[in-house]
Amino acid sequence: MTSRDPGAEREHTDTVGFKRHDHAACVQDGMAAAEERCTKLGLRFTSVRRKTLEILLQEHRALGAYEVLDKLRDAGFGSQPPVAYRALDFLVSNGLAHKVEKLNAFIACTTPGKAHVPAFMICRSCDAVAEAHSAPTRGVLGDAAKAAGFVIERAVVEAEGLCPTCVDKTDT
Amino acid sequence: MTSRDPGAEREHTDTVGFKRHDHAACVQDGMAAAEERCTKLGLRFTSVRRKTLEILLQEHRALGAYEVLDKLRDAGFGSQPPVAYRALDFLVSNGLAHKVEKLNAFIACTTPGKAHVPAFMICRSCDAVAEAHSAPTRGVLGDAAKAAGFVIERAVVEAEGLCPTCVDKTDT
DNA sequence: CGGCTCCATGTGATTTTATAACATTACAAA
DNA sequence: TTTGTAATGTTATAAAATCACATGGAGCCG
Repeated sequence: MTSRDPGAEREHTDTVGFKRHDHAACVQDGMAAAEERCTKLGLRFTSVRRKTLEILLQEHRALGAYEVLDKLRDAGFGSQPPVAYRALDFLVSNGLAHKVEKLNAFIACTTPGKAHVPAFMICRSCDAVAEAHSAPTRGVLGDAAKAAGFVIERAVVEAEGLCPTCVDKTDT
Repeated sequence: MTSRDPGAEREHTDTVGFKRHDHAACVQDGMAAAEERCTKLGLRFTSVRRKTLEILLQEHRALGAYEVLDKLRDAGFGSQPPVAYRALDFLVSNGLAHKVEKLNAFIACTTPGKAHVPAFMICRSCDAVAEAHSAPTRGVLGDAAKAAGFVIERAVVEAEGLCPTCVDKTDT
């Protein structure tokens, strides 16, 4: 558990709604979950990988690979693209982060450990991204796939629009 | 109506299942629908745009912008990237084509005219892409968005897997 | 310990995808 | 015909991603 400091709260939002929350705890919990998962699976959670996840966890928005790379360089790691891409690939492959295709950018997974099909809600105004879960094998797409005889292995579900905060700003 | 020549059939597949079909008719019908739509909306369906759509309609798979550009150049149009990107933007903006984010590539719309959220089924083995329709405001994602207060404006739904033809090849 | 192997990291160069900026041309309305 | 706007063309550059190859470090085997 983390000591919750109200003064440290950010305006960031989380899947569990685009709500205010204790972001420091959010980062720490994310790192802890990742540690645990890597240990369990026998994965090497090296320092670049660790730092990369930490960078992603810092914000609830998707970061481009080069944005991540900049921060990695600042932290003393290599400065060439593969450094970032490899770490990101590791995180994505092992369910610790996702790629948001629409943005060509990456974001930490909010529920590592559980197999899931992430569904993102991307705010076009403030760039906040929240992760929900989808079930592409059900619903309209699932039916279409079944009818066509298509076997779904992976899926990308991304919605673009306005988060609650930005809707309010606009409506008013 | 087009004269249907059985001998001209290809192994291409269509949304309406990944099925064999009269592809020549498929292209012609697509062009005709586009003409009609542009006339109705007062859009300028110029020759680059026309040719670009024709190129996309040729295949039921997504083509990269540079692939399209090559074909445009061969057809006597400009050879610089903006030529292709602008024509593609026009088609996408006006519902005549879609961008497949997962592939950074473009594909002709199979149901222009109807407002819809396309849902793609991408075969990882033969690259065929079929378009179905989704309803992101319903189902799990819709519920999550509603609960979070997120307003969905656009959505990307893309499933990757194996088309019926490739499933058969594999199973056997 | 020494050596081996495997994977991770670092770096330079390159490829692929996409846009910026600006000149020129075609079109359509006044 | 003039005039404004939209479309096209070209050069240049930016942004995203990968290739190829050298180096380094952790774990294992003897």
